[in-house]
Amino acid sequence: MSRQQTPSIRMVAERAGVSIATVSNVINGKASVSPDFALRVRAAIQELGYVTDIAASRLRSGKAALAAVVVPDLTNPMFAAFVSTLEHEARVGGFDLVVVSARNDPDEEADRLASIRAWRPAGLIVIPCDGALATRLPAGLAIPAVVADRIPDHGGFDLVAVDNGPASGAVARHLLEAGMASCLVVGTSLSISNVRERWDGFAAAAGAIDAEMLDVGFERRAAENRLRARLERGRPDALFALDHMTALLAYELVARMGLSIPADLAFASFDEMEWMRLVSPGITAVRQPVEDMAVAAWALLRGRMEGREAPEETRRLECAVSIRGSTLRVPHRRTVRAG
Amino acid sequence: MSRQQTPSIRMVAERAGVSIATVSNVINGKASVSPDFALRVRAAIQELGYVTDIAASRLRSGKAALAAVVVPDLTNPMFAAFVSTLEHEARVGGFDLVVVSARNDPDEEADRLASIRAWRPAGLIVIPCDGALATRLPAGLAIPAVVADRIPDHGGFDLVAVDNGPASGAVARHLLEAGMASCLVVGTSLSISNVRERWDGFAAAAGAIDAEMLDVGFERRAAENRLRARLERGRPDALFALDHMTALLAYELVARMGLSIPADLAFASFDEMEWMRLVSPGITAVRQPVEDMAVAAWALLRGRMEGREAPEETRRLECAVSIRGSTLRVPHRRTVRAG
DNA sequence: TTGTACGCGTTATCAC
DNA sequence: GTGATAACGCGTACAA
Repeated sequence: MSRQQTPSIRMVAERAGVSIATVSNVINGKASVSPDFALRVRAAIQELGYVTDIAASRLRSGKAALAAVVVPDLTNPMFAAFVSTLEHEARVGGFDLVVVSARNDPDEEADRLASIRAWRPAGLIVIPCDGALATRLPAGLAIPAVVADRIPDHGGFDLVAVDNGPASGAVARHLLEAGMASCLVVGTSLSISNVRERWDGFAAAAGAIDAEMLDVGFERRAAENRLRARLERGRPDALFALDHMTALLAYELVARMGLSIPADLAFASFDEMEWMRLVSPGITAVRQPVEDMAVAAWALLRGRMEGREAPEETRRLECAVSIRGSTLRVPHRRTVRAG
Repeated sequence: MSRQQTPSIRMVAERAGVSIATVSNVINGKASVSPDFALRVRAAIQELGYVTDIAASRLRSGKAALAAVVVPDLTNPMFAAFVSTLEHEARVGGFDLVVVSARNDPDEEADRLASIRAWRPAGLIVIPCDGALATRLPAGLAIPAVVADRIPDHGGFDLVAVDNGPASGAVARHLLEAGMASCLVVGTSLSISNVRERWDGFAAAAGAIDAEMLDVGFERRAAENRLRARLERGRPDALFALDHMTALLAYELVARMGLSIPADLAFASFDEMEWMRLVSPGITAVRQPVEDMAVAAWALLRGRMEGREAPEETRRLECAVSIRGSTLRVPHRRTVRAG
């Protein structure tokens, strides 16, 4: 194990027998360099395995080619997909991406947002933990920021989110068609913009359905108790879970209570997960265009980083509803567009 | 939106009426600074929202509180959990973590490994795409590296992985006890160390079970066709999927072929996913200690970064098998330790 | 094509 | 003991 140090531009210059300025020119294709010199420089770079130090480069040039993304939780498949796509988009555009997870903790989010600034990224994409993002964003943030998925209480950002209301409305109409007379809608908290929009959209389209909202909070055990108590008090025709946690929780609880889907209770979820097409019957769920959301977020950020000065923009992406056996009396499959 | 620039240490110094050296000393707690000056500096930092530029800091001090992690695919829940834990460990230790996904593409992995060097991290943690990692690692990598989960063909790294063989053996013994006479073992490719070890461990403990290995490759459609062809040729008592992709694939295929679990075919998976306890019957699966793996990987890397010179170390973590209805004639639950 | 000042923060050296 | 001055790490950019 040779304890060699990482090569610097000086070592490359020395080895190629040229000045460091020439090496820099070859790397960045700036000034015209004679083919002979260019070849020698490239050879030296190869032999030494030289890679430009991004930090030093940025320090002098002032240009960053770096963006950062903060998500509430990397272990949530939706956010993971978001980050994965975003990373790809960024790299295609020649950018590096710093990925950070807040682990569902607003305090940790605040900490991360602060420490990210130490990297001097050129732009920032955030999926906030909750609506109070503005409280946690460093005061005089001098870089462009795009907020995705969840709408913060206070504006001033470009936004990308899915079309929560109409998608929820489509679910309501489907349940209506399927002959459901009552539906219990379950979400963690109406303080989350997504949950609020989804409930509003559902209620607006519910028509003859007797719709009831139950927010169970973020603490798993308490949430389960609340939901169980509600279901023991009287069973609705259908249950509609508005987010990741409540969907998992409700599905498990329903099974443990010995209720059969859809015979005893129809079941739908806003957050579509992989297993929902694997279980039997499959679970009706809203399919969110996560990849599109990442692409749109990157496009918006990129525009800002290139100096676009237009007023803040909000982009809403259309969802589709995957209808499966969990909400059908006679099991069969089809798909409808939302909105 | 004021287009203010990010504050530098100079602005802080000016505002506090001291030299930049004093500001630096206050921040890093180096030389003794009078309480009065320290207070003024801290106030200025607050007011300006100053955050030290990590890059510039590292450039001068030569010390980088930065590590990087490369995983094959962030959308795989196991890798996402690995990264999430790792990030937490790193931050607790005062380190930043650069997270990078290779999106299951060895070329992309090579690209990422190269570009990561531009950040001059102090350490590297890799879950490689395949065994040929060494081919893709920059030649004279001057920083400590830890490889996790998958064992590369060529050594020279600290390693952390789960105890694949014994865990697979435990599954074999369980199937034996459950009265299975034959088992089809399905994996993507024996070129992956995990798959190899798991198959070997299974075969070694299979005893009276007629065990057969089928590697179906990484291309989804072709894999499905191969597995279907094999199952149509004759049905084993049990099917054991050795990795994430084949578990999903096999479970779906079995359902589409109209086979019922466990009546027609018992089903087990090495990769335990969330939905495996949600479906009915639950799926018997090996539970891998992902979080422990991340913690161990960080501990090893940290040691190296602090200068530990001991020979390369391999750490194997014990798994547990969650036994569920998918492998039982009479459904009931229990858990056994592997190894 | 090259010399060199420069960007930022650290640290060794120096003055009070 | 306290604080300032200035050299320095790396790569870039402009003048020479």
